[in-house]
Amino acid sequence: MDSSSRRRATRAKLYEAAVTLIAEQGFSATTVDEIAERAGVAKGTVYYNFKSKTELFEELLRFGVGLLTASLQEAADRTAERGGSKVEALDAMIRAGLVFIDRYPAFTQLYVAELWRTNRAWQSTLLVVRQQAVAVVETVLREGVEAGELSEEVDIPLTAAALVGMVLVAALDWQAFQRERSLDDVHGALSLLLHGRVSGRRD
Amino acid sequence: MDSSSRRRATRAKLYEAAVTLIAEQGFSATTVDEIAERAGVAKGTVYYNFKSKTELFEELLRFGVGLLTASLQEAADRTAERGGSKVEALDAMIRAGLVFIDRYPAFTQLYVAELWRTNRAWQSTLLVVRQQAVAVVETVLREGVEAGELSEEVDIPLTAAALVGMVLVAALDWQAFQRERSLDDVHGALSLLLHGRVSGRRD
DNA sequence: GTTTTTACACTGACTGGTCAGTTCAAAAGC
DNA sequence: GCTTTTGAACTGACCAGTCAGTGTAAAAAC
Repeated sequence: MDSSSRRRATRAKLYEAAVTLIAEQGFSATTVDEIAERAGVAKGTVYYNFKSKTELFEELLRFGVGLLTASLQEAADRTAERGGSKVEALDAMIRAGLVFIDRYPAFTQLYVAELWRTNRAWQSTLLVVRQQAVAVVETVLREGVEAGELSEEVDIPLTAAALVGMVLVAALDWQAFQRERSLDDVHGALSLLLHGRVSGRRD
Repeated sequence: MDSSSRRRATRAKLYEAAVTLIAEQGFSATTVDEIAERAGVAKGTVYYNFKSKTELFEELLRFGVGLLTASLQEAADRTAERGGSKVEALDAMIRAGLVFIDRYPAFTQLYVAELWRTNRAWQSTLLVVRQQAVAVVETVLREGVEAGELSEEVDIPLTAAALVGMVLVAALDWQAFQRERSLDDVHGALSLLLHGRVSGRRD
């Protein structure tokens, strides 16, 4: 019990150190010595806890996307419980995405930087992990179409990808180049797009 | 005359080789030997033509974003000439973006992977280059709002970022995970979002 | 019109440094 | 007393950048 929680704490410190460094510099440019130093542990400890640098990274990916998926799912569920519409659920998920990125910007950076690479060791891990996240959005879209709340023209897989991308990129851009804006500003801009109130003059 | 065109050809071969390899593996994981080998030149030639690996990469970035910006601008201009609306111009730019990504998927991968990193040598190059591309979109949005064609609620910098992100991510996702779809499918899905015909039931 | 020079593009073996991963005896934690 | 961590030394592969030298085409010299 106790020794395992000690391990968990060490691993958490290593995740924390690795995520920041890899987000800034990329996987290959980040050395194991750096990770160990920032985590405040000995290099040997890294290899006692993980088979390799690559394995550490893969587990970090799984860990992070787990958090994101849970947070998106929770936003959707809370909306459903309240009896909210599917568009409201999507809106709530956009906000949950923004909150996540605001809290873990480094993880998001790293995820985006690696996702579309081909021929890398952790490619298959990423595929699984991406599918998990996108599936949550696709489900809500599908329910919306079935309920007649969304247009039947909606192409579910492509729209899900576009929505996720919109949030990801808008949020990263906000963090990197438009720091002065508030989360509400960003949410507002995305909400307007989602509700189709950018073009035309209605309501 | 002759020798300078020889140089240009060599540099083009190096860009071509570098863009693919760096898109697949990332900057640090790609070796200069690999780039030289794939370009079919000796390693020394790389250093004859570029000061360093980093400089080769920065010039590649400038070169690629130049192409993209020109292509977006041209789409906007052609729509204006035809007397099309600003929303039509945005739609045409979405398509131009998709065509670009379809033709140069590796460049897009690499751009997205590097854009939001901090503390890298080419950070300032990226900033300039990003600003060029986003500015084209912002201009059209601004004109649309001024013409009363777009809602005044539209937050121009954030919406521009969101639109660019939407196209970038949807296109990369298409290339990486939904290869069977056509460019028209992707354009259709994004167009629906732009025109706000996802939610609600109108026209 | 043949030889020599010049300028430029390119070559590839080599160097000096870096880094993932190993090893292990000793200490710390529980 | 078992598990976990430490720390420092070590290995061997790998890699950015260098440099003395080669190829060549066109200009200069004769």
